[in-house]
Amino acid sequence: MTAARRWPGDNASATKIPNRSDLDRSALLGHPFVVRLKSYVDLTNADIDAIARSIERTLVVPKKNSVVLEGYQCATVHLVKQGFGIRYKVLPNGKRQILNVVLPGDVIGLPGALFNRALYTVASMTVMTLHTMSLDAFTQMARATPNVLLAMMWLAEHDLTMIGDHLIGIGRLTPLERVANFIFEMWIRLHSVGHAVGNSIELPISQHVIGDALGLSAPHVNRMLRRLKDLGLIAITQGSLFIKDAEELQLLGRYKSHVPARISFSRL
Amino acid sequence: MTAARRWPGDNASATKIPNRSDLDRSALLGHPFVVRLKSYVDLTNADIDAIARSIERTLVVPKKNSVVLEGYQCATVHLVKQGFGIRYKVLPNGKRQILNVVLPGDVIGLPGALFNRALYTVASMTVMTLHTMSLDAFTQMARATPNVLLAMMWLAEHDLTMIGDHLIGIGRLTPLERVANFIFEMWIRLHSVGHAVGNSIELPISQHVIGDALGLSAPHVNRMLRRLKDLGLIAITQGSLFIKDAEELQLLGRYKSHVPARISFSRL
DNA sequence: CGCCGTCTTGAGTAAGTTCAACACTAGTGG
DNA sequence: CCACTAGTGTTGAACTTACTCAAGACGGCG
Repeated sequence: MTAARRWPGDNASATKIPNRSDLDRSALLGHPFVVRLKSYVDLTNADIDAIARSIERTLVVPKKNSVVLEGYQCATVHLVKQGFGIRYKVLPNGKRQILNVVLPGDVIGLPGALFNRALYTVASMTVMTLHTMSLDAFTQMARATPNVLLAMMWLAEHDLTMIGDHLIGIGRLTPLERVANFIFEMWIRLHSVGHAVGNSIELPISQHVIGDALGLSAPHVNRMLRRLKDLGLIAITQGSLFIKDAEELQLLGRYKSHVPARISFSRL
Repeated sequence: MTAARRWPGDNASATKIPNRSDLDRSALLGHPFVVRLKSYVDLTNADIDAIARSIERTLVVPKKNSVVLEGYQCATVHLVKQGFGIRYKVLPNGKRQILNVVLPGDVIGLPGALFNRALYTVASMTVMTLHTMSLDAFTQMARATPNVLLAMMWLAEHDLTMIGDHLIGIGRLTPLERVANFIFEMWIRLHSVGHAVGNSIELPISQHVIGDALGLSAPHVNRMLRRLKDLGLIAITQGSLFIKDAEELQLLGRYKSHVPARISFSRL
């Protein structure tokens, strides 16, 4: 971890490409964000329309660019349509900790919108397609459609559990277990939004980044990956990762999936 | 960390003392939970009445008892009125990771209510006074008073940032910094709900517990505490902790407070 | 072709764990 | 009232582990 190094995303000269958005309900139906919300609560067509109306524009962020910068004003909420990102923070001593990997269906900028400046930096790892919504539009939608607000709160709680599990991993798992856990989680999450085929996933993420996510040094991540390969659990070819023994990998990584409970106002 | 050890809170034979609750608005005004929500959004009297109506009973939990058990059904939301608790998880290898310390004003059981079983165990460290609300009552209140729902989402995001900071600490801070950070955070949080006098706080928490929170061994926590004492930053006498040099402690612990932004529907 | 980012490997070192033993305190039951 | 127990705080020594630093290989891209 070299302190002088410039992190990916530090080049704030991101050229963002704003478009007038012209989304209708049908365009949103396959959106990973809507898919995810629908897995939490039952959304009506009116709810989805409300989301569509609140979206102001579509943003395409080049790879290795920052989406939101820690400490800067942030009154925009971004819904991730495509691409990989990371949410991280750089400490005074130059070390970086990645809080979580941002995948399609995630929301960027919500905590930053509620506090009045962003708490963490979010940077793209690949090209990302985002749909943006101003904080005002978000709040307005929240008032009009409590269903969506409830789903958003659900989503916040889900994020909480993911960060909680991440915390547990860093605090009390061995490096080998952490790496196994990380790979398995990526696999599950990519599957849940339809971005994984079978046992194979694409991980456009350097070992250095994995290290910063898991609190390990890059060389050590390398050694642990090699160990997983030697154990016959995974195979790596050309940037894509193949899971050879999912069951054993899950066991080793102590991965436990959380079963969502569907709640809705209509139940009352 | 001995695997065979029984954690505080494992004695599930908690004798809980149910009372018919009879709370009105005035009784809630000084409640740390309401104080906290009001720091996020403007609550009307009607909002507070709605909270009061939703509370079903008052629960007094003896010290070192479990409030919710991981894996068990959990359709109740608890608002902490008094006392200390911890939210943790025990791993298959017998190690324990504490996610956060539960203080007055916190909510217990929300993620557990949204997933259909509790994800983590919450145990009391001291005697705790809780106000309980069924999940149904909570959802009903949420629909009727979007103001409160918005505040609850705010609270969820706030928890998210606290766990995020905890994650950063464990991942990338040195043990000494972690302990300094922990003490400072406790001080700030206790102050914010009026449970700290000046630079002195009561920490009814063993070093073993601190270790499980910070991912350290108990002996090492001890060494780090001694180091902080030797540095003249803190003093410990009889279970209460005195902060001698807050500024230096904050700096060492890399503690950064988050300034809340007040948002409300009425702004629209 | 040369460059840069990433992957890979090795050796030395600093760091924190583990294990074990003892002091001290408070609570408990005889 | 006292002995006993359990939990906690404290310290030391040996050991393991992962980091740091450094150097080289590989591969894509200008």
